[in-house]
Formats: sequence, C-alpha cells, structure tokens
Amino acid sequence: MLMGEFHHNLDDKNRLIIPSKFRNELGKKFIITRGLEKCLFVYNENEWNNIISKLQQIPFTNKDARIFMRMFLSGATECELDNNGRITITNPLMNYASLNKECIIVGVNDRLEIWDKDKFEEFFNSNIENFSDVAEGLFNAY
Amino acid sequence: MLMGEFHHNLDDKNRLIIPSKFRNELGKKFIITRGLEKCLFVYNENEWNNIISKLQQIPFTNKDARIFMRMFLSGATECELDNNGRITITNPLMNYASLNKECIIVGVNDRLEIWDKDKFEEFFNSNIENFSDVAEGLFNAY
DNA sequence: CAATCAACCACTTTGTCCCACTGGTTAAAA
DNA sequence: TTTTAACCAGTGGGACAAAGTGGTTGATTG
Repeated sequence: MLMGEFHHNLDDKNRLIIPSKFRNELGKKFIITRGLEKCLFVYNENEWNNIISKLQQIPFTNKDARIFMRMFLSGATECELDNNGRITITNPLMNYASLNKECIIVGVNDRLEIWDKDKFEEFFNSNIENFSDVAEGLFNAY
Repeated sequence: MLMGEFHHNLDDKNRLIIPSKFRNELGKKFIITRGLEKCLFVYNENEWNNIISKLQQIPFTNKDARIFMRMFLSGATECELDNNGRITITNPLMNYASLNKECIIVGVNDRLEIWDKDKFEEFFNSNIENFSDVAEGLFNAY
C-alpha cells in the first residue's frame, strides 16, 4: 500500500529522488506516464500490466478509449533507479505536469503521483471542503 | 474503547507522546492521517484496514473517489512508538492540523484525535452551546 | 570533435535510535 | 507520620546510520 507525501527538488539534470519508503514496492524497473489532473502516475510492473490488459479489452472503435490510450501510452517511459534512488524525468513529462523544481511525490494506494508543488497545493486547497463532505458519507457507513 | 483528553507538547524534533493508556489498544504499528475539522486521526491496524478495503472497491476512473483517495492517502503515515512511547509527526500533517507545540490528544471510541490546543479550545467553545441541540436528534436517527 | 547523458563518487543533511535525566506518585520502612 | 526508596511517565539531547544532494568523470551519439 503506497501512501504518504514527500517533498523533493528536481536537480538541473531533471533527476528526482524516489523516497526510500516507496522503492521496495516499485521494484527495480517501473513505469512513469501522464496521469489525470495533470500529474504523473508511477506504477510498478505488475500494476502496469493489470491496467494495460484492462485497456486492451476495450475496442479501438471507442473514441474515448482511443484518446485515453494515446495520452496514457505515448507518455509512458520505463525507468530505473540510479545508485542514489533517483530517476530522470523526460521533457514531455516535465512539460505535461509543469514541473520545474519543487515537486511533491504522493503515494495513492497502487501508484505514486508526482506533482509540481504549486499545482498540488492549488489542487489540495480547492478540494479540501469536498474532502470533508465525501468523508462524512464514508465514515458514516460504519 | 478509547477515551479521555490529554495534553502534551511536541518537542523540537516533532515528537509527541502517545498517552500510556492508549498504547495497548493501538498496538505496535498504527496509522496517522488527516482527519475532519482539521485535526489528525489515529487508527490501529484493524480499523485502518477496514477503511482501506472499502476505499479500494471504488474504481480510479471515478473523479470524486480519485480526489478523495489522493487527499486521504497522501496524509497517511504508518508509525511506531519509540522506546519512550512517542511518535514523530511528519511536516504535511503538522501543517494540516496547524500543530506547533501544545497538542491535545483525545480518545474517540475507535480512534485518537490529535488537535492543536488553540484549535481544540476554539472548537470546544463554539460547540458547547450546541451540545444539547446536537444530542437531541442523534439517537432518533438510528 | 563536441555535446549530451548516464554512472559513479563524495559530501552534507536528516532522521532514528538510544541513553540519561526529571518529576511525580506509590509503597515501604523507621 | 514522616522520610526514603523505587518505579513509571514524560522530556531532552547526542551519536550514528541512512537518505538526499551535487559535482565530476567517462562513455556514447550525432
């Protein structure tokens, strides 16, 4: 179960630390790609294969699916940690997520998400009331 | 059954005592995360797993669920007591709950709540009038 | 041949663990 | 009844290991 929030900086070679808590669950090789809400998604090989096999069941005549797959797969990059636990982020992904220096890496169940710091805070603040509402319903279920 | 109110200070390493009365029920490892009304929730492993297993049934293509998961899990931290019965609070959680030094730890049935002292008193004072009103309808609903 | 990229290396910082101290409460003994 | 000893909860700080940062070198490619 991936969870938690970590703050790290991209260096001038576009390298980003993957927090050590996440490294075991990600494994040696993993996949990074465009995610929803303009952040990046990071999956380990198993999770990635699960998603792909689900996507493959959708006929390519479905326009939404076609668009989604194009976005999702064209950005996908296989990456590997260097000796210090870092990955290098490619330019297309940097642009997509508006990364420049300060990043936030969050664990969300089966994936990591990589956010530009400002974007994340903006997202967070604009959803914080929503959080209470949804939570209310959820916690009442007990 | 967790209950009671305890006052403790964060030290300059962001460590906070978990009152000894609570330690048995929490166990060795437990989870701390963002709660409602800007305090922190602390769950033992069982309670946490219950919540998570419900969340995992919601598909990630559902936007509200995606947002909620992100908010909920990004704050979650697994923690363990040190030899002196303390935990370390991470920065994102400190910020969320506006903790600085004086904290209040309250037991609320199946969880602990960690409050900034001022926030708690503010909450307490602004709801003390409502206490009877809220009570009024409460039992009828179930 | 130049420029870019990836691997390597070394330094710095952070976090974790451990130990020692304080104060208060309880129990025991004079 | 008073004093002393022992214990437990809580507090603070220091040491060491791990994590994070930045730079340099060597290889590879255009």
